[in-house]
Amino acid sequence: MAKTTTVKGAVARHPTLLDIAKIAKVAPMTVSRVINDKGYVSAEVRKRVQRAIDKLEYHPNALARSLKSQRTHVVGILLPDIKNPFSAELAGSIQQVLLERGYSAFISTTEQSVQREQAALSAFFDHRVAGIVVATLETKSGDEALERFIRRGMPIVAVGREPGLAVVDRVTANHWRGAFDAVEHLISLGHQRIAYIGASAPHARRLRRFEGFCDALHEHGLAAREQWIVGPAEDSGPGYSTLADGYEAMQRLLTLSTRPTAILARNDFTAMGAMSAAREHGLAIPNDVAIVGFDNVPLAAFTTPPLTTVEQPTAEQGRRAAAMLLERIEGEVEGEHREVSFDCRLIVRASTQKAAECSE
Amino acid sequence: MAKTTTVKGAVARHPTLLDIAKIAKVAPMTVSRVINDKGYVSAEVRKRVQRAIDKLEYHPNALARSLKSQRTHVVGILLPDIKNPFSAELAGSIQQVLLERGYSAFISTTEQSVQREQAALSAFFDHRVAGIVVATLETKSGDEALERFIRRGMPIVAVGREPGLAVVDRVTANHWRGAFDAVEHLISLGHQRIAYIGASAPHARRLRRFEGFCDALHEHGLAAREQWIVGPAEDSGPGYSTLADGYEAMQRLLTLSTRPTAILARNDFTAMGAMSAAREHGLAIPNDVAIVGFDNVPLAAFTTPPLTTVEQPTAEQGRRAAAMLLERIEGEVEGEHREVSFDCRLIVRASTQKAAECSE
DNA sequence: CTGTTAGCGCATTCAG
DNA sequence: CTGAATGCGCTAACAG
Repeated sequence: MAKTTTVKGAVARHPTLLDIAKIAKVAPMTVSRVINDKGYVSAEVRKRVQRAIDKLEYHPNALARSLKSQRTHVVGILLPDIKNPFSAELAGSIQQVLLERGYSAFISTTEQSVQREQAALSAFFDHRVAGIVVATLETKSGDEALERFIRRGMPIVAVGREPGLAVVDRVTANHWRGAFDAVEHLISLGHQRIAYIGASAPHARRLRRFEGFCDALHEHGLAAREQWIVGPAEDSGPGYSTLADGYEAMQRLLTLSTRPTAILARNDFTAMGAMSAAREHGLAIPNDVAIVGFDNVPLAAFTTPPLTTVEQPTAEQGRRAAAMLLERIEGEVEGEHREVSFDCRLIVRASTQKAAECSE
Repeated sequence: MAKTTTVKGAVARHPTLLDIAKIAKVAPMTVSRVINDKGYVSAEVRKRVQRAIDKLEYHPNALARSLKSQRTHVVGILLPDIKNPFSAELAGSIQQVLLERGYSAFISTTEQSVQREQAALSAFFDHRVAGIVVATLETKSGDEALERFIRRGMPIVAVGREPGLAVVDRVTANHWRGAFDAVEHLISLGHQRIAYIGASAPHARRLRRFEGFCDALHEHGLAAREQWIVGPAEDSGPGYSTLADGYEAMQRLLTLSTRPTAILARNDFTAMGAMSAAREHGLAIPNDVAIVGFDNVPLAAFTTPPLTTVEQPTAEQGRRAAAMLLERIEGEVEGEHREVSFDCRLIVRASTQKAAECSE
């Protein structure tokens, strides 16, 4: 058990700069110069070093590098739920930009658990990520943690968040307007009894799209009946709403004596769940009940009938967020924190248009 | 610009063990003991140290720790495409297990690009991840990179991969059997002309589920017509097949003089795309054409008609893979590499059963 | 053009 | 029970 570094022959762990230096018979510093292509190194020596690097399949240790340089090339991405296709697309687009710029991503999801949120942020912190993209809903403890980061000067970009406490760059889409337009669309089709599904009132109030729903109704002299705002059970937390949630919500609506004639769903999956429930009850879409989704997931164009929905530019938000974060990290931008808001767009499909022929 | 560490008052960067030690008037080592709860520290001193830690919001630097200990608590996850719901669920389930055991995840996707694959694996390597879960399809360069890792003793678990070169633990589901059962189901319903959509022949051959399809046909004396195996354009790489792919594939099938009466789709999304195309052409499902998907994504139960599909236990595969990886990492298991195969299960829904009433 | 020195933040020796 | 020394792998700042 010699204490010396492994001699050739042994199945060494990771070779280090020093190993290379020895083989190439140069100083470690010179190897470093070759690797980083910094400073002058004679072609001769460079070649020798390169050969040693190739031979040992040497990869510089990013940990040591970061420890020395006091900066990492790792960005933390905090998402509510990776199974949510919105999150997935966001993550994908963020990563794409990061990768192009030589960064890697630490991805964590909170799954609606405060513990997980804390654990994730802690891990980001411990690993000294260069910056963070947060796309989760605000929570008290989460905001506190983020503020600690901010105090340490860590760049943060929030996606789809309210302008809360944290003084950070923000990227959003105008969900309020999107929902507003969707409701006006329904009203213009003659609907008066419009429901919102996907979030029960307490949680819904935190969603801009829900506000847009309420405001549009109000503007047209309609009321948002408590009965017609239905979401998952109160205690299930502020999660992404799913197919099953939409299905159940619709079922509940169908038991009411006064049923709504149109539905704005929190997202496309909720909408699809609702469509499924409606159909089971023998209702025709859009003739008996019109349904509007939110997000325009790829699938929305392929449902039966195709789903009217509010499109938000997900990938664009991700790309923009990543770009803004990198600007901060690399010090290209300083000072006042910026806000970027993208427009949503109503995409009208057959789930709301009263078709000429009696479909379904 | 004093060279000394920042005095109190300044908005310091990250405090270190030494900062804590100074404030608590102890040696750095003692602080380390408190943090790791290792060795004896008097309650008195412990309290003093803890106060300093809280005051400075000290978080140990994971980089320095790893450099010293020569091990990280980070696992690399390599996925084909995060937008693919199978990948997303896999990632989610893997992360869940990792988190419970105090590990974090470096997630990267290859997006069918060899460059991205290399970059991702390189990043894993550079950051000295403790282990890797790979769920991508085999590629030459990818396998080479993985072999380098293996030579360095890095634990790797492959999910859904062929028993290729790499000597690693493997977790799979029996796609062959799943597809086989699906085809037999169709045959038992009287179908003779069965198509496969979602991968063109060259790529399809790498998919076990495609083999199951062929073998089942063969076993029943049916032929796999070249015309009836249709996927995205040849040059689009071995990607996850999408809604649009399924839609186009179905359209192509519908132009044939002899149309298939049943379809096995590569996955549920391909199947949904196909359903959409069939419906546009005025075909009824399942009466004019029966469709079977693969994966049993949540949505499959909510399509019109609900989709018959082959379920694979995605989350279980992820959890198992994570558990196996951690066993290797923590040295609980050594030696021979293991294989775990989960069963797939055919879930029969209305997209194949000839319904009694004339639905649609 | 190349080598030497020193230290990033932490934890494993080994002494008190 | 606590402290001092040492080095993980790398690179900035200086020599030569």
